[in-house]
Amino acid sequence: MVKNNSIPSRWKIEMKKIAKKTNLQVTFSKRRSGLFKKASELCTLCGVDVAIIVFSPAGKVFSFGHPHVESTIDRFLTRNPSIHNLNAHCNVVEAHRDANIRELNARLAQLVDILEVEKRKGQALDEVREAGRKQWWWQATINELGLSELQQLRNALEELKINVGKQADLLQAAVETRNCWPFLAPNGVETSGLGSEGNEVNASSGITQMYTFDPNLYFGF
Amino acid sequence: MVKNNSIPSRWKIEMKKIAKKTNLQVTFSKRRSGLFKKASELCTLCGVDVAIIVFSPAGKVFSFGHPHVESTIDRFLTRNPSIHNLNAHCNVVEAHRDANIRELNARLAQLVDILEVEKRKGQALDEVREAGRKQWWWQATINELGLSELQQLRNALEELKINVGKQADLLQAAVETRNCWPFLAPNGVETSGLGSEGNEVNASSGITQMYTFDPNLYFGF
DNA sequence: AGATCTATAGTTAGACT
DNA sequence: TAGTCTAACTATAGATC
Repeated sequence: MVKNNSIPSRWKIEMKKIAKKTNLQVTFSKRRSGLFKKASELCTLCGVDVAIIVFSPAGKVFSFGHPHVESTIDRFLTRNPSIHNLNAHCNVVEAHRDANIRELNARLAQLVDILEVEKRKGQALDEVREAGRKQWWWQATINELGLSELQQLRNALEELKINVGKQADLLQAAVETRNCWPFLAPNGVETSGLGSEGNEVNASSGITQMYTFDPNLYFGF
Repeated sequence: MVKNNSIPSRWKIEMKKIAKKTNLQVTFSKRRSGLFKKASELCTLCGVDVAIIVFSPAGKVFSFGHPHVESTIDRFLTRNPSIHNLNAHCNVVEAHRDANIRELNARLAQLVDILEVEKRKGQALDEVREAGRKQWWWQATINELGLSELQQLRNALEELKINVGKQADLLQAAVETRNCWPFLAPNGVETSGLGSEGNEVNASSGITQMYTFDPNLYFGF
């Protein structure tokens, strides 16, 4: 891909008030959320109380607080960390609620993190599924592969063929052994078919899914 | 340069409270100044008013404000006039807190929903990956399979063996064709190696991942 | 108005000083 | 306690949809 080298610092912006209204609005929104995220991380990592108040260019107020904005401001204004009047007036119930908020905030942060991981997994899986759906899609990509990649792919499939043969033989042996005592598990406990007969399985389609893999996933192309 | 791959993310830290006191103190100090810097940039770029209050782990207070902490807090409190009245104070705080809780709960519910979907995708992928990691795990499960399942598995693998052989032959043909014009793609455009030489690929391990699949995924056991 | 993408700029954990 | 360094991670401007 060719970059426009005539503009070396396209992404660097001057540290002065943004002139263009729309850009300012977008930047404000992005940076405000970035600021709140940083604050939330500071709370989580260091277990401290934080309050942030931001007025938008339009005068709208945004705030962030842990455990909440008011109590932190109050603590700041009274300069009395240990006895702040909030707890003096509102008692056990309030404490419970504070705990709830802390818990919710923590859970939320945790969830966001997990979600990120899961989403990445999900994307990869989507690729696998896509590969399975378009059965022969990857075949079409062969023409786009370089020689060395093709050779690697061929070698890999050859090896797969051999190994799969071994596995099939092993299974053959297992099946034959089992044939003598069809309903007796190795541990000697009698077992039934467990309703597996009703479970229709199309083996071919299952297998098809297996080898119509996406080369990108398995060969790092 | 050789990196220590056994520690893939030396610089990544878990998003939870830092256990080691000294590390926590250093991180708090660094991140606090980072937070204030971000806030100052937001003020400069967008010309907005901001106030930040942070209590250190030791209870010491740090603050940032533009134009001043007090004035911004005052502007915030003025929007909630009754906050200076102690009796009303709790009500306002409670109202805010209730709103916060509602918002958090809503966000949480939403996240849980999304997470469920993503997790389902992720789990399936995990199983595939797990199957790849524990190379022969599924072999151990053979002993626990019923006769009919074993037969289905055997048939499936036999079919796979045949089909893979066909694929390998197809690839052989493709490679041979390419051998005549190693650097000429079918569309007639000349192509280079595109740096694929530097891309070390262990084909066997990739393939191993393919056929050490989890029977549960492909045969519905 | 908001989401996504890409490439660059900026932040930071841990090791040292 | 605070500054420096480096490699890695994160934020984000601008474009696009």
